[in-house]
Amino acid sequence: MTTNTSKGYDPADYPPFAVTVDVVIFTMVDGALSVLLVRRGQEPFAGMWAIPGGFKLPTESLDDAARRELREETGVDAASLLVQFGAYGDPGRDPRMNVVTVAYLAVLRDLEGIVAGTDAADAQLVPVERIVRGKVALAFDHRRIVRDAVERVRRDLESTGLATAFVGPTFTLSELRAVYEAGWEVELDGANFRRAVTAAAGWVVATGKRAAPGAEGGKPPELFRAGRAWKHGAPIRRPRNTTRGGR
Amino acid sequence: MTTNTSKGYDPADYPPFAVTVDVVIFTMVDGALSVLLVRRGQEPFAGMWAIPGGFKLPTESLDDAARRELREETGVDAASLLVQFGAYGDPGRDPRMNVVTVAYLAVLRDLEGIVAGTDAADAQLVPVERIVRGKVALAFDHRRIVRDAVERVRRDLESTGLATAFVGPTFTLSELRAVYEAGWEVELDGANFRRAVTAAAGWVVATGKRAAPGAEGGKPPELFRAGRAWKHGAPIRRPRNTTRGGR
DNA sequence: CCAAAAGTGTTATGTCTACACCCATGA
DNA sequence: TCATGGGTGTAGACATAACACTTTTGG
Repeated sequence: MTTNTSKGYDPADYPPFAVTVDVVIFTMVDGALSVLLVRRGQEPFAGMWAIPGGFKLPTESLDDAARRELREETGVDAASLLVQFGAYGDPGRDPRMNVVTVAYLAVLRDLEGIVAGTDAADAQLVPVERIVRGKVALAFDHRRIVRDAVERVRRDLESTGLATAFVGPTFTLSELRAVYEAGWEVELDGANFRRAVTAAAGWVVATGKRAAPGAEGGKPPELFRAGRAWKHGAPIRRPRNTTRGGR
Repeated sequence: MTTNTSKGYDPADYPPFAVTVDVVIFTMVDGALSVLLVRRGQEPFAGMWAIPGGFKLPTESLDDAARRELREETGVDAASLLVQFGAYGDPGRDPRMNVVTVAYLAVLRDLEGIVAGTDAADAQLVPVERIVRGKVALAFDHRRIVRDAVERVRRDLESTGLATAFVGPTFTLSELRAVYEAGWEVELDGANFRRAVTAAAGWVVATGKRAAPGAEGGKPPELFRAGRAWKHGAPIRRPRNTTRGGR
């Protein structure tokens, strides 16, 4: 067994890397789980679509760097939304130099407005399904990173309160249910969903108000807000034995 | 919204980092979840205990680097055992230079023999509880890394077949149950455990053989081996409402 | 009035838990 | 034979899923 950790400290002893932070920003667009892509302005992969990212500075932590990227790209400053889910450092992933990137995901709402205020050629929201199936070519190994991020979102829907980040500060249970249905590609019974979510103490809190019904009528739904128990367990379990794409 | 990713490519544009890979190696010692520590031979933190790690080479992937570290420290060459669980890059985490480390965990058995063949001053197996509680001082931010690794192991016990990596190629259900009990700090009913584990198709396979009873008698227990369904779900669920340290 | 969506009630089915009880061994 | 751990059976508590039914709206 080697007993020292072979960390030499002459700068000539270790190979230098650039360290970047990439952020996969999720939002829901027309009931589809979608990701923010930006067009690259520089080589390599200039003109291609990519997830936002940038170099980590020596004076900031990885979390800070991710937060800075998120703020620069969307104007949203919220460290609590960021989840680190992987590091990527395959040789050649950047054709010009050694780059290790640390990947984060964030879930935002109302992104459509922010993107609409930009030149459509520079930023877009794309359904994850199009990225996963390769309909949109991404720079670097970003397709793989997005795939891993989607997997992480699916799992976090089941084990944390991530779903409430997709909806507004107040929301109907139908809206919340739609998040799970889109993320997991299943259909959930509205009655059972309501019971499961409201039974979990501290998950959602009724505001006493009601939203307006949709254009086709219906009973005005109750409005809820997220409770304090934001990441302390699962509000509902992911169904198994489900055929992808609904039943 | 910023629309380019600001990845300049003049080498002067980006700050250089060293990238290392650290591996938290778990094993079970006398029913206690334990971690392999090695004594550092070099500055900084020379003489202190640390988890094994080393520099990533530009020609290898992060996974390969972790695999190499594991092999160098233990002689075990098994990529499938390695799980990447975090990246750490706080400024000043290495007092001499900018280092970002990518952390892996691995679960091994029979480590006691390997450690015993080493100078006891150079390597030891320490119960995680002693590290988490700060009874053993570790170099760098390795205490935090170990804490995160323990959390990950606890969750992976519930969602993957990680537990079988702690036991031998064949094992009794009592041995397997002890892994969960140590990892989760709970007591599990033997009868219900057997049903849950054997009911999950493909999880464990009876070999038809039996182990010898312990020194105090008892029925000779059946020997099982791990099934093919190694990471496709949970064999048993972690109990809630449990007082830490038994009931 | 009808369609649509929200929300409540009910029941069958499945899973989990606790614990009684039998089995095979060492001392 | 007794103590010890392995292994099976089983009844009640609890959770889940399916779906009938009521409520409240827009057209």
